Amino acid sequence: MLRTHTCGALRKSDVGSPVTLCGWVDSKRDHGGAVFIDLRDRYGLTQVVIGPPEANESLIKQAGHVPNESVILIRGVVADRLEGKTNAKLETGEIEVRSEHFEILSASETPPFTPGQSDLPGEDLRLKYRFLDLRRKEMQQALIRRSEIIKCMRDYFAEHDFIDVETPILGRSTPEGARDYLVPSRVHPSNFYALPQSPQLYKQILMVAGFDRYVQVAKCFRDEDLRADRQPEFTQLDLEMSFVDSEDIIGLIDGLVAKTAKQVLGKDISLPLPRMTYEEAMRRFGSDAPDLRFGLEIVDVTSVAAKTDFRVFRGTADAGNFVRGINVKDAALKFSRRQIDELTAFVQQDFGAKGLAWFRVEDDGTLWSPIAKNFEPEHLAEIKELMGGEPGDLLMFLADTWEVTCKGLSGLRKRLAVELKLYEEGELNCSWVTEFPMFEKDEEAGRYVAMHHPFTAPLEEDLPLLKESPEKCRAQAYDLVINGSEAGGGTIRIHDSKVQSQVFELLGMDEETARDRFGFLLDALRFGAPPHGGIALGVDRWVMLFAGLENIREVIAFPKTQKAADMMTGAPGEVDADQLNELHLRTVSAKT
RNA sequence: GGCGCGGUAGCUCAAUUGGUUAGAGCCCCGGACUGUCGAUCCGGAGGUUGCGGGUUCGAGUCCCGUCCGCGUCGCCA
Repeated sequence: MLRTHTCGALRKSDVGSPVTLCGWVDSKRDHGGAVFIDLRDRYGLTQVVIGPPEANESLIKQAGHVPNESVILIRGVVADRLEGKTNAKLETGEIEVRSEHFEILSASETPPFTPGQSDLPGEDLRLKYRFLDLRRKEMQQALIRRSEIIKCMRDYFAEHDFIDVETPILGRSTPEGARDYLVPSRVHPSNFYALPQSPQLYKQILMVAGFDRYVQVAKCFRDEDLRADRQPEFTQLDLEMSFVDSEDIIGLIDGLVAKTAKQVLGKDISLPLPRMTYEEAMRRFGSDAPDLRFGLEIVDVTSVAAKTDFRVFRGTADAGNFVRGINVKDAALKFSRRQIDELTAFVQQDFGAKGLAWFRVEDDGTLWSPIAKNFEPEHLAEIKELMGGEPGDLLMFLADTWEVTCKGLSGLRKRLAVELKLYEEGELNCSWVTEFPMFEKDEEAGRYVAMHHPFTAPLEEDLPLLKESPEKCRAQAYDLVINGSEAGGGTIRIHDSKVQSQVFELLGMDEETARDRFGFLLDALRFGAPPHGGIALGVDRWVMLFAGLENIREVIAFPKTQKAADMMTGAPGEVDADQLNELHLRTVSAKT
């Protein structure tokens, strides 16, 4: 090693020791007669003094001109800082290194930004110069935490007898689910591999093969539009077990959540984690990944709405739709008409709601609203009663289809919780949502599509519903939810080829198509398939949530932009005509 | 694809109703200074206001188009 210590290592007990340090020039303070350099590496910051008597004049002069972010090596002796000159902000703040030798290992040009600067540069710049951005303490901490979390997961599953098996990246496209990233084949003209959306089919095959407990940290790819918590290329902690039911998987992951929270954050989480069904989640929170850090529960007032003379409410109820609302406690005076108009526009534009009805609970307990005159006093009283309204509360309602009230009110909950700071920073609320429907209607295609994936087993008791009314059939599926974010999801799989064929049929896939696409799985299921199931955890999201961050890019070393581009490398980029020819591809003009 | 926010010096931002030569802090360059740790002081350099068009006597500011970044809806088995 060129160095004897890191920049975070030296303490008062080292005073007098000769040391050699390497690192980046974080900042320097040039006093002419002496120069102070803060030397940085990932372990910390150490103050180096280049001055007399150890250093001669030319060395001091040279030190004064070292550009920031240069990599330097210094040799010197650890010295106690003079009284009153210590720096409490630094771990190494009680000492400094008096340098007698100093050399520039690699000078830096003036960087577009420095890791220590207080104003964070724009994200495009951070992504373009990611190597500079990754020098920032926050980024280093996030990636270190990521490493810790993954290690924690690997240890946990190793302790539980899981076997790590790698599955292919070049696979076969399956039309279900997200859009695939495709890779053209050179040796098979007009044929394409697809990058895996998840190792789903392979891990099921591994169960049939008898591996019993499989785990993998798997890269997954989905070519869909991005969000703050979504990247086109992401990491799953993927696992599968044989001879298990939902309880086994949920219990296993409960243990992992508690262990990770303890090990990484020092937090105790009491087990078992709370659970609710999908039906309950939609009814009370309008979301299949409800944020349970705060209240704002949804209340259904359709029964009262049906009795009122207010046309919007009555008409909605008469049409078989719903009037549901939330009680924003103590918020009547916090929102101006203008702000409520803003919220109205929000639910209209983002969720297709027709409007937002609202009432203030007055000091005398009556409800006030521009629309209040359309209601009989006793109906207002009933609404207040149902909503648990107290003076000072603000009641907000959507009158619409079940779906729109769910989405709109869920959106309102999240937004209001942020604006009103309804939860503690650093809180980690983990829970399960279970009993998802097997299918949902695809309005465009006019058919059923699998809510999770087509290999999900129905609840035992719902098996008969598969024929009678598939939309009511519930699945043996479970999602792990952390702070309103889907942190993982899994299912018990179908291990009976007859049931599997039945599901394919329901999904509108004829036998031939099913054979063509999933023949290997159907075959496998006919040659002794153990009952099995598993789960995949979103590693990037875990890290983001455990680190209290709000953007997935902050926990990925080299993330992509919203348009799925890499600003540092320039990917995706054009390729040579030769390459295209070899792949039997021809590009079509981008603009039509 | 829709909606919204943003793009001005290397960086972070400012610039009144459209009005003179587009400013500040940091960074950078030169100089002074041995105790700083956001060093200080003096001096200096630095701009196609993302790009293209239009309106106007005059555009950073208004209009149209376009590119890029971010958020969000659709989408994400």
